[in-house]
Amino acid sequence: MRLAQKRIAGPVRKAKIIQSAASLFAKKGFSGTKTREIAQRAGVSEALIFKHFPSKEDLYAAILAKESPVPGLLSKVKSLAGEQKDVEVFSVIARTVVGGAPDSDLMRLILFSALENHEMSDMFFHNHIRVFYDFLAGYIQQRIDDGAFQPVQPLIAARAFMGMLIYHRLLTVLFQAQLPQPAEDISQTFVNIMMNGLKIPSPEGAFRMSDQIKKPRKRTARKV
Amino acid sequence: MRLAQKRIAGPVRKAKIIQSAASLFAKKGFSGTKTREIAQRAGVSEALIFKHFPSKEDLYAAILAKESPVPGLLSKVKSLAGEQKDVEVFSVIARTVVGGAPDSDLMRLILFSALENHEMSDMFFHNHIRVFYDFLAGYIQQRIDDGAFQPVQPLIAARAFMGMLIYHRLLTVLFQAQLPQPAEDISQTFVNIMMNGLKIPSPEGAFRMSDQIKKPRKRTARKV
DNA sequence: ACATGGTAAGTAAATACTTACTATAATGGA
DNA sequence: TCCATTATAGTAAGTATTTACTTACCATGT
Repeated sequence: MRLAQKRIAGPVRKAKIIQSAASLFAKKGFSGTKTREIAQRAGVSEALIFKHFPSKEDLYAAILAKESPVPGLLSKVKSLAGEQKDVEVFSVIARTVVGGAPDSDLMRLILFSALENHEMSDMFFHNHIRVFYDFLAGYIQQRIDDGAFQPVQPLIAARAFMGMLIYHRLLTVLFQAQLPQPAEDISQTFVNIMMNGLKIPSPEGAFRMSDQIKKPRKRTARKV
Repeated sequence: MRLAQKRIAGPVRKAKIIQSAASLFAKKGFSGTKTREIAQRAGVSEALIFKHFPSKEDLYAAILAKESPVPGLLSKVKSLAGEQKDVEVFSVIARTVVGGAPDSDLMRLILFSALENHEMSDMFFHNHIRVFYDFLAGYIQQRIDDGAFQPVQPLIAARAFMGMLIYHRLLTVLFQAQLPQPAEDISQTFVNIMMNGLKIPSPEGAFRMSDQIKKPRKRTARKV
């Protein structure tokens, strides 16, 4: 029974196979995806897959190796960073992630490749997520030096912020745990907490919990 | 060649099979784990697995169904919550997660089961992580009502905090991305940021970014 | 003697990949 | 312009191995 509707140029067909395979690898992982399924999804015979790729493993590697450029976003964030617009810097990153980038399939591929211990998973993760992470740590360090941020470890702070965003995406992608609020409200709440924290400052103004946390000795009751 | 060294009581052998299977399912996922490997890890024949479990799928379900009680931790947190010790409430949760609970295998099982779309993955996730999440949201709401916390959406704030912690664990479990600081410092930095934010407050004291974020209209330069 | 724990050997189906062939489009000479 | 040849796209049928699971029997404890 005829599978491919019409003969297509080799590179076009290869791209279609890659697209079909990526979708299935994202959904089921490497081990859970069968080459018969990839062929069916691509609308070709199984044998044709092996005309284009030496093995299933090579097809998978080709997918992870694909560049997925940050679409001009890092340069925009860097521009805002140059102007020290703290809220905007964090907001642009928050809107991007909470708004759905990387997309669901890419999120799932990153996770599956890491869990399945694929040798390229570190590189894959770096290309898509850690690029913001590293930039943020540098920016936070600069703002601490400027006296605008309290003196925390920049890498920990960057991880805290990316953690809010990525965890939110994980809950929606893996557990369909959407929140009823619009994405804009959610991202702004994350930025607000990151900038200001939950606590309403006491009238002493600049009193900071970091001093209290660092010195866990007993304190006498304080009169206010 | 003899596999089992000695005949063992059925329930003990069953527990050994479960333990071996859990370890492999955490490492390789359901599809990536073969029943021959489980048998080898457990030191028995493949046939014996099917004396205890009707199918591989049933063995997997038995693993996900296992209760893993939060070891008295939630009650401790609730006690602190009763005394409105904000920093301690968040700190105990932070130390627990940053310090390594749930453990690596459990983290990986939660993720694999979600990615592989197992029907019990929601329940599994709830038993191990969402229990703190729901409690936190309630506590944050209460503290907002008390006037101690700024008025944010409690579920978003709870997700923000759990996100810091869980993301940190993900990076260490999946990418071996340990930070050089001790776990105690890391968890305290997370709590500090959650309570106080990054920004050093301006001299106006109670001026809050949440007002600024909500109204993104242009502002004239302000003299200070 | 019986109950229970355990396995070697096997089955049927699934799986990644190969082979030998067919179908179709492009090319170049007449 | 036509047609034979060549290049390339594509598949049916197959192979060797893997996989989850079964069967018929053996070994051991009560």
